[in-house]
Amino acid sequence: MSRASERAYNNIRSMILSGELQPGSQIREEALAELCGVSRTPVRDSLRRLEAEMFIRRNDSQRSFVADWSLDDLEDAFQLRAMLEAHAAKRAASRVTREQLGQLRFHNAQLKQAIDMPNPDVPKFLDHNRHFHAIILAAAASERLTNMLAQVTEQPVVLRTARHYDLENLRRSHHDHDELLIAFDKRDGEWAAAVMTGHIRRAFHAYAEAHSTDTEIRKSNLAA
Amino acid sequence: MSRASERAYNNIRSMILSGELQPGSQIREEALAELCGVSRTPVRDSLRRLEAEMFIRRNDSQRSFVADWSLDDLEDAFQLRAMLEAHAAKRAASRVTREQLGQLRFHNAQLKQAIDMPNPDVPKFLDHNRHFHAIILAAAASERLTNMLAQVTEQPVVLRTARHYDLENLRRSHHDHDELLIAFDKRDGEWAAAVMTGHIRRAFHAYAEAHSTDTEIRKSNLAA
DNA sequence: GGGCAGCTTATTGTATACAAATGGCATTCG
DNA sequence: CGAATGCCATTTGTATACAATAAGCTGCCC
Repeated sequence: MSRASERAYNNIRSMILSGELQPGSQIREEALAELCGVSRTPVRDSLRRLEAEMFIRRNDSQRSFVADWSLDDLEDAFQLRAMLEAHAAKRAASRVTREQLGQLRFHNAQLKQAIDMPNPDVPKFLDHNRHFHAIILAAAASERLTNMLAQVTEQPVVLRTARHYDLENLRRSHHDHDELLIAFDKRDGEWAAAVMTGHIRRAFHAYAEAHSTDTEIRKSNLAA
Repeated sequence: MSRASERAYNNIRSMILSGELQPGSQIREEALAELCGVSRTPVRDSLRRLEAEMFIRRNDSQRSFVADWSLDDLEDAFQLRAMLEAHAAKRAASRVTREQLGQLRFHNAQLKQAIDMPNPDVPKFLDHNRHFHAIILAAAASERLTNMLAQVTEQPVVLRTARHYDLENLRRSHHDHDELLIAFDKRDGEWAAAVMTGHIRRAFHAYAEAHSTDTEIRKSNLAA
């Protein structure tokens, strides 16, 4: 995507993720255009994309609003994500290359290192975690699957609540990865899928908890 | 979506589905704009949507081409579709209302009627079939799931090859639907999912066969 | 006082003009 | 003869002006 359009997309998206644009609030194309320093044209492109990704909803008369996620929506998204990631793991088990296995091991080691210290480096953990999952997706070798997963990852609660992961959770995540690696090594797609399912379900419950506190915060902000 | 934009989308989409726009051929925004009788703006919107739905691909320099599906692509799409439809069936089993069950029975009866006659009415069959699946999707009650399924149904071979369904296949489809109805009646999500998986897999093999002959035809056309 | 009609304003949709980028071709130089 | 380079044509990206539509408000009528 070209410069202006990409800038608009990234700007708007991160404003939603960060909560700068409040869930439920209306957004006008021209206002966003000014915020992003571009014209309405690329903004409209971005809004269409974000609508497809369900970050934005439109009412019957085409006005746009920042999506407001209920806990049910979140569970719905995670249910789909669990299914799709498990599918990816299964496919990856029979396709992953030695090189990819090496990369997976590398990122898993780094990610362990990030939390195995007095001062855990959560952003570093998340970064290597992201790479880990991306490699599995690449190994799964399905463009459609990749596109679909992109639609259900990175829910709006993500950025605000990354720090809500407790250490115990992160350690368990790393453990899951270890087990995935063994399953891949044995080319056992069923096992890989099962581990992945649990992995994502755990993530869901962490997010769900964060989402509740998040919603509480928003409510009290409104009250204030 | 508004008039011009919607017209452009439907026009372009059906031109792809019908093969009027040949797979692999480049498409230019202005040419489509003229064909649809609108300006480039709504055409661009449509192209973005169709790209997301993978009817259109873009090369590195943003030029658009009609997607050319390999058999592998088709199988990939059907694998995802089977998974998602099975998931929908599972969810539907525990949520379907009595009214929806009634509608499902109605469409299934109509669909049977369409092929239980000397001159089978395939379009009628397909129409009720579509309704049948739509109701299940509605019963599943997941907007995301609905969106995702829309992305993997109606592959470009569909319209050209609908007639390739043989009667035996259609009868088996109807039988699957019967079984789904029983599973729903018993609220057995696992059963419903299993039946649905088989149902879609069978469809895949029918399409795959059609796709091969389709590809052959295209090749001989090129040669001629 | 409540609700509806019509106007006014806000917001999105579409067309068009222009800018930027890409690809192809021809010419030239090694 | 082949490869590289610069120019021209084609195509897409962006901005802006204008059209269409929906929302909100005012004032009137009941």
